[in-house]
Amino acid sequence: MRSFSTLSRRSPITNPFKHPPAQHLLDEMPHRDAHAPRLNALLSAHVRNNHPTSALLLFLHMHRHNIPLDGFTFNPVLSACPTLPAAGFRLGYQLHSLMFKRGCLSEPIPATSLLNMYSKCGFFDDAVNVFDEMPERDVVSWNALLSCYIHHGHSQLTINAFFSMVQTGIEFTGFTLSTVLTACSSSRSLVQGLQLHALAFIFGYHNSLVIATSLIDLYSSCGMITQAMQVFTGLNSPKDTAMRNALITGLVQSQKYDDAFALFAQTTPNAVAFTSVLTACSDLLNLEHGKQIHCTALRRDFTSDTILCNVLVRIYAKCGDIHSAHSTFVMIDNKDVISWTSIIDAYGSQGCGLEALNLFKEMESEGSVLPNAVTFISVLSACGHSGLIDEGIKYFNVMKNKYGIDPEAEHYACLIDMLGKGGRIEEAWEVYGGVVKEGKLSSGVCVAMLNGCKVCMDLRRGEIVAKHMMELGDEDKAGVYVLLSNFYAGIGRWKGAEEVRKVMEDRGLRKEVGSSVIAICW
DNA sequence: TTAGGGTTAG
Repeated sequence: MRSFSTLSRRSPITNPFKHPPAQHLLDEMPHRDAHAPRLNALLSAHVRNNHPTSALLLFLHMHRHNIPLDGFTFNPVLSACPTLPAAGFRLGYQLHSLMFKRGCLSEPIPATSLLNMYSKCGFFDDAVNVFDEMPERDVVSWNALLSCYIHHGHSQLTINAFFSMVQTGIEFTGFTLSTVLTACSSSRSLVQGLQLHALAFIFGYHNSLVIATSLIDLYSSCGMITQAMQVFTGLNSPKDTAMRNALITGLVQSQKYDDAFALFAQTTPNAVAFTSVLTACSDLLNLEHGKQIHCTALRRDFTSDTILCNVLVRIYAKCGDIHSAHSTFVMIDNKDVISWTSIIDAYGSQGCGLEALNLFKEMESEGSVLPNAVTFISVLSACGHSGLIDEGIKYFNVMKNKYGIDPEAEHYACLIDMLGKGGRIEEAWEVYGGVVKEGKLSSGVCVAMLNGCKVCMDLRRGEIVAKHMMELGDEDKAGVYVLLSNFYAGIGRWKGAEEVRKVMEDRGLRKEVGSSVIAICW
């Protein structure tokens, strides 16, 4: 492990005290040991004013000069850690080690700061270990644990931990309720969400803007937009931006687009509101409306917002304007994995597989963003659309071996689809067999394999796949029968196709009628 | 001095 002195020497940080008043204060301090509280206050000021590097260097200076370090010293430095990309995980571990030596871990406040640092830096297990080893926990420690769970996508753990917290006898706060409501919303846990709504009412938190916003999000996520609107209208106090945005998003999710646009028009929208209504344009494939909002976003100077631009890339791509999608993508200053995935998918779905692969290579060489499982679905799908089978197999292996991503059903479906469509039925069947063995079979995998069997006129295998599809118990039973019927028809087994249709009719199954949307602009 | 709500990709 590197020492602090080594860290400071090698660090790319070159200007330790770029804020003259801070340096001046330090220079003017003749007896620094006696002034540790003032230095701690200075540390906090650096963090509050968004100068984490200065905070770290002041901390290193204090450590080097044997100035007493306590909870008040560690808290601001720990909160600065997640914003210090150059520091890396070693800094967090070194701080943890120092806190242990100074006996700070027995106090709930610095221990909670440590938990939070690990959580925000992506070290879930370390964060939970800190909580487990805390000799004393207050309500904020519990709230930090709940936030850690939700931050790492463990909604059910959040809900369970809340009930453990209550059983322990800790009195929850509004912070607790809003965090657990977010977990209920993410996991669509309506029953527990309703219980929390009742608790919020009993304990008088229902008029809190934050709680009401969480409730709007909960009801919207559970498809109960009327209840979400009731929470919104039922609040007596003035609504804030986040709350209005929560309802705009809920209305978009519920496909109440006109209501969403109307509420948007009544507000002074920020980038989040713009993103929500752009999502509506994307759903509606309404390019003209999307362009108008893009222009307004430009005038309001919101186009440095990565999330907003990601939606714009999607709209242009979905509406077939690949050039605008690309020019929007190029203008994104801080491209994230969704920006890259969206533009790869844009080219791939237009049949421009080579361009999609070139973008993937560019993403790799640029190096600031790592591809994830979704990126590889876009890459594999791009290969499939363009018949780049060997490239597809290569990237399937790159995903596993280079990036350590375990293939999910969707990846297998892409692989089987491209092999089947390309007439490589034996290889597709081998992959399919592996998926069955692993217990990862999904309707998507079956559909891909069935289509491959259709292309290769392979009745025997097709019927095995059809049996698997039935056993999966897919909710869209009618869809399964239609696919099976089409399979028989596709290989010229008209009698089989007819029999399947007859079974459908006897069982009263009807395939939901497809629909299309067009936007008419006056 | 520690903790909470609204936005994007398959």
